[in-house]
Amino acid sequence: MTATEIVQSIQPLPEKSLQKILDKLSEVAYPKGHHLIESNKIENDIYFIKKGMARAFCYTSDTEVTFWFGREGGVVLSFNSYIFGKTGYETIELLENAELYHIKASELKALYEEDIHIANWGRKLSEYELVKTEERLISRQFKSALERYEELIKGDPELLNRVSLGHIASYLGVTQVTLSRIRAEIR
Amino acid sequence: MTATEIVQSIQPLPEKSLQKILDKLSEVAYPKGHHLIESNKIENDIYFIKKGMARAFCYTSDTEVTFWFGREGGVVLSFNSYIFGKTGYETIELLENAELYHIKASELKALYEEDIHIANWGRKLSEYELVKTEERLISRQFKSALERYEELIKGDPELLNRVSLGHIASYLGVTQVTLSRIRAEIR
DNA sequence: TAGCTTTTTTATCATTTGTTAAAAAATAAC
DNA sequence: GTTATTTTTTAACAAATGATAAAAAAGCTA
Repeated sequence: MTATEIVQSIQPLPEKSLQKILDKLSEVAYPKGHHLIESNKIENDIYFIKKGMARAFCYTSDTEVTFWFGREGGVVLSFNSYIFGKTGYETIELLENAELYHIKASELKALYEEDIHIANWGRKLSEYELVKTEERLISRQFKSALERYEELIKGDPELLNRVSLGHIASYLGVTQVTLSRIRAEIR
Repeated sequence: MTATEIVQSIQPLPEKSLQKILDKLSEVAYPKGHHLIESNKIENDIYFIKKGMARAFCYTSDTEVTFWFGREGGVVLSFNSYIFGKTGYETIELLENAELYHIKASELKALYEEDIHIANWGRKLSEYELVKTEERLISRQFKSALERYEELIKGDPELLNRVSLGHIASYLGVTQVTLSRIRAEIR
């Protein structure tokens, strides 16, 4: 995906406003396993995924818990850093070699203050993330692991080829063994 | 809480911009049990809670699942309606007789287009809701029901006096029987 | 392809949570 | 204050999930 496509997919912008954002974007590439965002740090980096797959996870006392997958067109940032300038709790790791567009949060925020179209674009950005986050919360709260598994795969059938079942099990909130049992039932 | 206090708590606004919002707000009151938001409807209403307690829940095949509690200063709306103009899945019910400030989503959106301060205020509104929603998701995903119970009560100790344990159990994602067992363990 | 590593499945047993029903406690109505 | 009604706790049993370990399958590398 091109930078323009990703930016416009959030909210179409007038040419001048679009250009202001594009001017601040730079293209970067990192290998599989690289951490775009580190937990317990204040992160000023925002990425848009041009190509590749990522996951966000938290460390708990004895394991990691995956709670987000990102793919082409997705936005990578720490909400706590972006919104409050605080340290975040998530680590965001690349699951494939990836190409990304990068912008500094501080630069984006400066644009919010000077351009109403970009301010509303930023509003849309967080609104969409909000709806997606709420959907995940509600799905988690009143659907069975089986239902959530089917929903997840339906939403992105490629996921099975790009992400290990261990990560998917963690995302669904069950052990890998339980996910195997679920998959065995479907067959 | 006054309307000004609630509006400014999201993001301080210049006098003129603040006044534009206040001009659109009206004060309303409804009794305990009233539904502010109805599921499967497109809702154009946004409320700020002046006084009272509310919960959001979804109907499942055989029961209701509570997934949000709101109190003084909280914002009441259907994200799906507000953001996409679609029908929402949640019903929002008053748990006490309540006083609220009301505004139409369409009026607020018109202000977003004409006033950059209000556009950024709207951005902050959804950003805060986003962080709160993500916190709930993460809390749900890697904390035990016991930990979440203690966290919830710590965050709002009054909750125990204002909300039935059945609703709290539903919010935590366990049955009321399990919540009773949890509470018995703490003692 | 053979051999090595990682991922996924299967099996067994222990633990947790759910279900149902009844008792106890707290609230509300008269 | 007494009686209903609702809410909360407790008990007993069933069902689902977790933990551990081993087997099978899939992916990598030379």
